[in-house]
Amino acid sequence: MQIRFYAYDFDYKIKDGQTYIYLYGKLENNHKICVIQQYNPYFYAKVEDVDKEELEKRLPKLEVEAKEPAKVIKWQEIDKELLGKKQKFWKIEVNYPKAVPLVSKELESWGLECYEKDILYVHRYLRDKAITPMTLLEADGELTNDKHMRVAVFQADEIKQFSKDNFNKPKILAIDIETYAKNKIIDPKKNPILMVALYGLDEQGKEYRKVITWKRFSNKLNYLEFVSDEVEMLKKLREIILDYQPDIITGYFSDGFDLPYIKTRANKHKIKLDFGNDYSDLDSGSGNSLREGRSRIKGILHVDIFKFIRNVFGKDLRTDSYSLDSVSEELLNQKKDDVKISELANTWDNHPEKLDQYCKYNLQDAYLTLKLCTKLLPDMNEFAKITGLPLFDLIRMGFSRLVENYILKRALEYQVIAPNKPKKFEIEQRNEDTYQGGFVYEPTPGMYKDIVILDFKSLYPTIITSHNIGPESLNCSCCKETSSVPDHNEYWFCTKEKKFIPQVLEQLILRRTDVKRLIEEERSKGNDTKILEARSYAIKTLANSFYGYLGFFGARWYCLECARSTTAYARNYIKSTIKKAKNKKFEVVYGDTDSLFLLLGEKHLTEVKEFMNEINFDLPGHMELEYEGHYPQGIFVAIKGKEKGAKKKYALIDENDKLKITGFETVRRNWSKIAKELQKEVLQLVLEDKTEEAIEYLRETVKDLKSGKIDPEKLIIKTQITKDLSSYSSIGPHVAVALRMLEQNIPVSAGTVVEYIIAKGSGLVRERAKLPSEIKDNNYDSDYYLNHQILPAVAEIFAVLGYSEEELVGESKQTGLGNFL
DNA sequence: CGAGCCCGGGG
DNA sequence: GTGTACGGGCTCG
Repeated sequence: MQIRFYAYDFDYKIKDGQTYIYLYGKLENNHKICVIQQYNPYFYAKVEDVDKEELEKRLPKLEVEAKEPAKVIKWQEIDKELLGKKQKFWKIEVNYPKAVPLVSKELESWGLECYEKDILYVHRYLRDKAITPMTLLEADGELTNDKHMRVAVFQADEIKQFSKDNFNKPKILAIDIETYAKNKIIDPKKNPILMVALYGLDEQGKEYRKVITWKRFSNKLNYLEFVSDEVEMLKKLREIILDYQPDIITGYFSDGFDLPYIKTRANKHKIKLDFGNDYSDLDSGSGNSLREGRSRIKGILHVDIFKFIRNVFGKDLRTDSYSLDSVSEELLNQKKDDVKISELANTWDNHPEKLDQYCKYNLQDAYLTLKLCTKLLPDMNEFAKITGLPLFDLIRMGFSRLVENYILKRALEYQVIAPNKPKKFEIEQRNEDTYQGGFVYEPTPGMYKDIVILDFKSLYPTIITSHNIGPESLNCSCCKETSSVPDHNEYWFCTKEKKFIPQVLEQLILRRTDVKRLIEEERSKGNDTKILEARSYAIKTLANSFYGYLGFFGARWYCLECARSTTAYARNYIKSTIKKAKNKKFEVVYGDTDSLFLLLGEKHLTEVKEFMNEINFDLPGHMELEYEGHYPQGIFVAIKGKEKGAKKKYALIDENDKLKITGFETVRRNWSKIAKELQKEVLQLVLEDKTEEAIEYLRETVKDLKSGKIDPEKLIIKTQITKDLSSYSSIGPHVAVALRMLEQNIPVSAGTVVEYIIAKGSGLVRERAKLPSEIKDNNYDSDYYLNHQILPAVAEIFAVLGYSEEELVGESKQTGLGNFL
């Protein structure tokens, strides 16, 4: 029989000594299914200059000792291209995935070169079969009566792509927990989960809302359900998930927090969380370290939407912070509930009647997470289509790995074999390789009006394709002397034949052009272009990452010369464009790699456009200079203590009074609240031409600071203890405070976030670092806060306005403040 | 100045 | 799971 289904989660199992791929998904009628198919893992061995007869004899007898002996099943000779050279390889199939590293290692000890021995089995299968996750597939085979699965199992003889139709109506369940965290100590072994919020969206668009908690209080929340204790709450959670049967479970930082936390609590209470479609447990790695795990439920796609935003999507957001609050504000125009989460533990213990605000807050977080997931699903789907990777994996990857997987997919069509990943010593060598990056035009510190930004559209990708830059075309014998790279006469790239890397990149660029044309078409017909826009975005992002990939030490297709040449060409283009702009009497205030900032001055915008046209006329290939935008005002600051303008550090205000801040680093928790608030406010005021108010604001802040009026809460600096206290060789302020906490019988362990305030006195910072509770009569060190928090946050901004650091600081070291203040 | 350590997201 | 991020800033020594 034949079925069609969308596959969204992948796994493999060994059955009767054979390897099967497991594709979990959904039929078009919304029934869940698991489709399995036998497929052998394999790798390649190079057989040039190898005694093949001898090898023929040895391979069948080979058996590497392991729990399950690793064996070779069959082999086949095949012509492949390795870094531009056609060579003979044997494709060697083995009995199970983990046999690949075992057998290949053995063969390497015989002196053979082995390739593609670390390609994940699932990825290999998907690429070989040209099966795209999240799209409609067709399978021929039979249903089996597998009783070990929660869903129907279909054994396929053949699976193929049916269409590229998206799986766009998945059933999604967002999950968010609130935990008991007194003094900000997050410890899943000790502290219980207090409430769990679930926000679902089914295939018909119907929503589901639920908050479960285990302390009763009177309320009017219709989604709230009480249970007797944490154990019952976890059991209820299990029940709901099994009953709801979502395709996707999503959370915000749920890889690093919610799911491992739930897992740890469940383990403690000996509760099974067998959500998996094969009855397997929620897998949160070892479960102990919350930091960088990944949580998996077999057959349900776990999307930690934070990961996708941090790794991929966030790079194009204005916000510097990837907190749920800032990301939601920017993408959804909605915020988290404004609730003091630090008071939850206290409210739980002493004022349960006030818990309803936390339940609302909890549900709102789940709601925002769900919204982010549905909003970004088209984008994630498009990345899945281009790279062919399972969604689970791709959202957890950085750009380099995404690029590499895209290249690996294309490599199959070109009969190209992947070079091996570098080994440790090779990585070390590569890490020592350096090359010059983009050209940054040093700004003159100052405030500027009417800034126009122009930038080269996809500069690096268009340089790579226009100049055929790649490891296979580097210094070819056929093109010596014909053209060489600017600043690097020792490099040239083939001009006769497009090679693999620039070719697959060019395919991306051409595809994007197609997609963009399609967007215009659909738009003119009044159709929705969301998916096409997501596709265009994914292609652009991937294309832009090729250059970085070529210079990335972990890359299979690493090519230092290529990376060097790409930036060398880029510097050449931007410099000559700046020069031409100056010739046209434009004032250039800044430029970075692919952009130039012009002052409009007395000129009209049409003159800018004319200038762009002239530039574009001379550019090769797909290269193009574009208009990015107009900003009424911007500020460029100087390098600390110098006259020179700092590169990559400026703030602009757009026509809607929205700040675009680059390079100002104050979102971290080891900056005090007072410094963070001050910096943002000062930037905003200054760029709105309210310098007087900005100075006034600073003056007030400093005055309050000096007179001890600042709420010590705003002076708290937070630093985490990350290991056993005795193993610190360098005693920083946070370690010193932690040691004193121990003396006071306050528990401190790895994971504790130490809060401290710097108090008056002398000596090292750590000798004056006090617990907030040790601060009496606001005896904080206002000089420290002035010199290490307040001034560093705003000095460079005021310096631009003519108030140099010396003026600002003045005699502050003795008297606290200069005359100016 | 280099080495060592911590930042992010989450309560 | 055919595994284990990354790049940058601050303080101490």
